[in-house]
Amino acid sequence: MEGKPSSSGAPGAKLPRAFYARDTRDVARELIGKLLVHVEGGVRRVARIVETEAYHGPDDRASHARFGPTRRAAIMFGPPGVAYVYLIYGTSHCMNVVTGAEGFPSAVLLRAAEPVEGCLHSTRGPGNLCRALGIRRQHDNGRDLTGDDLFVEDAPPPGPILSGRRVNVDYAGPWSEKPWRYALAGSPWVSGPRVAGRTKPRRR
DNA sequence: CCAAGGATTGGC
DNA sequence: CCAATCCTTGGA
Repeated sequence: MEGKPSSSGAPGAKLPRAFYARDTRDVARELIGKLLVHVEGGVRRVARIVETEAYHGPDDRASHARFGPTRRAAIMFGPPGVAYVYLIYGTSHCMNVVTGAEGFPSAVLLRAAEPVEGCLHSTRGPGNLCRALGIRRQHDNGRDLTGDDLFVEDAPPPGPILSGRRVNVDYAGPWSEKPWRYALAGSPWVSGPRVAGRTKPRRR
């Protein structure tokens, strides 16, 4: 799970599994600007991703995988290119894309997007984004993102990308300080606190 | 089995 | 600031 170009090909093309089968943080950064598509009952709902967070590896104390492959988190240990959707606080659904090599628990939380087509609600915030696109745990958890119902389309490169601490993971101690939140600079659709700084050109 | 708490949101 | 609301997890 290394290297690989930033975009897989032509805008409008569905991202292939190989896109997801790389380092979580690279996938999180490169998902910015791409189009999340949910098709249900012939209705197409689309939003442009503007904010993500990486949850990376078995030692990441902020990750749902921190307790190992439990019933909920097992999907993070599975093959990449699959949706991980869970219910938080009994009120909001959150969608991730599973990344990295099978057996290495990692995923990218989709935190916010810009509405493009058919959105039912605000797409600002992870719970709102799912609600806007009709994505929910019982319906979409475990869904293969190379299928025709829920996937991400390639798109032209976005503007500058910022990175900073992840949101609401203070319980994770030092891991809460990892700069694994990514956002499109200047987008009014980015949720939560302001993102700290610009991403460094090539280092991590 | 039970208690605790959460990768959030919206209202006061 | 705080409660909603239910699923997940760890511990007794």
